[in-house]
Amino acid sequence: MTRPRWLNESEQRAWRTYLAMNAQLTARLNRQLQEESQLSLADYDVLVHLTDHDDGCARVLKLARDLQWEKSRLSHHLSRMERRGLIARVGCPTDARGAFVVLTPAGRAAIEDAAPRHVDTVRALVFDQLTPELVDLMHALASRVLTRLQDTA
Amino acid sequence: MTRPRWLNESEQRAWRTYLAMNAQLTARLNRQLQEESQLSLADYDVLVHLTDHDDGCARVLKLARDLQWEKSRLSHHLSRMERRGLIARVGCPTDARGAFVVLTPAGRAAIEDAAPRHVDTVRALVFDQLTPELVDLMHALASRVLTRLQDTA
DNA sequence: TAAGATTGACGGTTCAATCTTA
DNA sequence: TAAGATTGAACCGTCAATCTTA
Repeated sequence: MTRPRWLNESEQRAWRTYLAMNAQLTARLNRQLQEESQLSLADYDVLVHLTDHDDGCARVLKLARDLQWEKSRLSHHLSRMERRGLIARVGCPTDARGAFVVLTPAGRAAIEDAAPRHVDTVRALVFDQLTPELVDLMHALASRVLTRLQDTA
Repeated sequence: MTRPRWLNESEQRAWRTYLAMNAQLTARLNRQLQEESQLSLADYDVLVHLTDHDDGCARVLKLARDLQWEKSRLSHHLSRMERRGLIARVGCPTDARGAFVVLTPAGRAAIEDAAPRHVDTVRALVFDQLTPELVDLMHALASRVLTRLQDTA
């Protein structure tokens, strides 16, 4: 057998800290959004992607690709958001198999209310702690790993 | 109303890249563990924490604190792992309210098989992409955010 | 009454199967 | 047959309620 190549001390330290930070940050952002705006991070992402299309309207499959979500996950999620009045589904006129997702007025109001609060939280927890140099390094780091993930997909 | 302070361009770039990297990395690590070792990341974490106690035995509440998990999450998860034969629960002799969680031989075998493969994947996806300087910066970054999270808990 | 732990209900996520139209 | 999308079953995570013993 080949001996596993374990992480060295710096690597272990970095990895453990990253995992802890990540778990806590995600939990906190979720909690804040839920309490202040009654949205989950998933809801938030869907709404943001819909406002990117300035008619607030997108094909389900395109939305799934943009979000990098499985289409069934998106479909289930849209059903719940539809039930809550945040989005609506309308048939596609040119291709009867397809469906459009549209932001409702309530959905638009929800994201417009939530976004500034959410940004404030991200700033307070993350960017206020970092120098401009560290911000660029954060990008460089994430970028390298992301490239590797995509190259080995 | 006060105008929201949006993120500047570098910050947005860093944040979006981090979010994408995080989502894809987590998904990939989960998939790899599941395929190669039939374990989820959550299973893996529980098993690792149990092997830390060298008798492979821990109180449920202590385990929950170490993992930073809600106790009900852990309880549910332990039930599922018990059903699969990875752990067992035994009563605590000195405090009849408490329960110990013990690693079964199968659980020990599972983590010993999974760990080297998992480390290899982490190394290939993350640390092989980073210089020693970037590894230290990763720690510094995560550390600052983590401190902030804990200070504002 | 509080501590240690489990339970049940409910929303979230994945996988495979399905339905409809191209 | 394949593309666009939904569905149902099974597992995961959270919250509030519960059970048992200290």
